[in-house]
Amino acid sequence: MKMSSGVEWALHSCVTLSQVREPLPAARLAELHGTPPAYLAKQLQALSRAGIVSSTAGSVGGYTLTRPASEITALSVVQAVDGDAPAYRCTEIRQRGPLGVALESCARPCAIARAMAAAQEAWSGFLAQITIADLAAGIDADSGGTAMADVRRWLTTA
Amino acid sequence: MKMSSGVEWALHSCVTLSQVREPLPAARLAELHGTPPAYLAKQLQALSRAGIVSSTAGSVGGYTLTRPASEITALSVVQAVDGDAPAYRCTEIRQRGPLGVALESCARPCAIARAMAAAQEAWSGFLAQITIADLAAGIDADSGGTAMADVRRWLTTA
DNA sequence: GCCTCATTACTCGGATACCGAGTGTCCGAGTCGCTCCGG
DNA sequence: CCGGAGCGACTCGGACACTCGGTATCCGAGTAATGAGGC
Repeated sequence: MKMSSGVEWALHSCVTLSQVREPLPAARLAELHGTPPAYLAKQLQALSRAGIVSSTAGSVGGYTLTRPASEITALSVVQAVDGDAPAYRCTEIRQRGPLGVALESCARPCAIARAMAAAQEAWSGFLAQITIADLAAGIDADSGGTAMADVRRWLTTA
Repeated sequence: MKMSSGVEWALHSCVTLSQVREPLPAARLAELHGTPPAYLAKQLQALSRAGIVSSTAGSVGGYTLTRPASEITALSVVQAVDGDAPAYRCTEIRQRGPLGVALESCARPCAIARAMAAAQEAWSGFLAQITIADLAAGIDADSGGTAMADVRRWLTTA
């Protein structure tokens, strides 16, 4: 089970975007995070399609959060980049083989699929309670309260 | 985020193995589940390496559970087949770019990695409380109490 | 002085190569059961 | 009749191709700021 590496960049980018009000170009975000600009842009496009960020074209365009950071959950960002399909996909092997049960007898998912779905629910439920604002606060606290201020300064000056 | 499709076969195979005491060849399990025999064998080898099943060579050989089904968690099966690496891999992008923090300042994982790790913990903790015996009981209950008996009958006669 | 418009530079967005992991398969090494032979 | 050795068939295990999604990149379409020109 492997998550797309773009998820990490998307989360960090959302945290960064939460620190400024003006639009930020993808190239600027890539420079700050030291990531390939073109590929980071791909992730930002996914966030745009999901309605998490809005894009502005033109001279001083870029990406902006559509909502306050406290209203954007980590789950929505992960699902926007990595897809919302569950990790475990039941292929209904209970219907195959010599003892396969008939389709009409499969009113609800089999017990294994139910268990895996419940585990996924525990995972997504946890991420749904974490917001971008929480993550930003956590990063700031780790740095002693200087990280977010440094980011704001760098974004506005450089 | 996508899990290996072999996980489903491995879980079903463990449930099936829990119904008999004698060794079951991979080919028999593949026939019962309608899966490619060679590929299912690959998953069973992974279970063998993890110590979940024991393999017996020779004429009436096959695979057997090493422990009672009630002592085998779904998590261990999933990790045996799919690997125990966490889905989210922090590449420490906080150390990169113009505002990268020094390595010695990174005593503990960054807030984002901590959140993702905690979510994974919720997921694995859930699966750790589910055993193969629970799954077998669930499948049996769905069928009205006939499924496991049918499996035992088919395995011993055919 | 102010409005309008063409220019220009900058942005996003989708379409396009490349690569590694997962998927699927095969054949060889090893082992157990069976049979035959000798005592 | 019993024990042991040889044989055969069956099993697992790792090594070998193939495909698809993820990774990385580029260039074209579109847009907003900007400056010049005219009223």
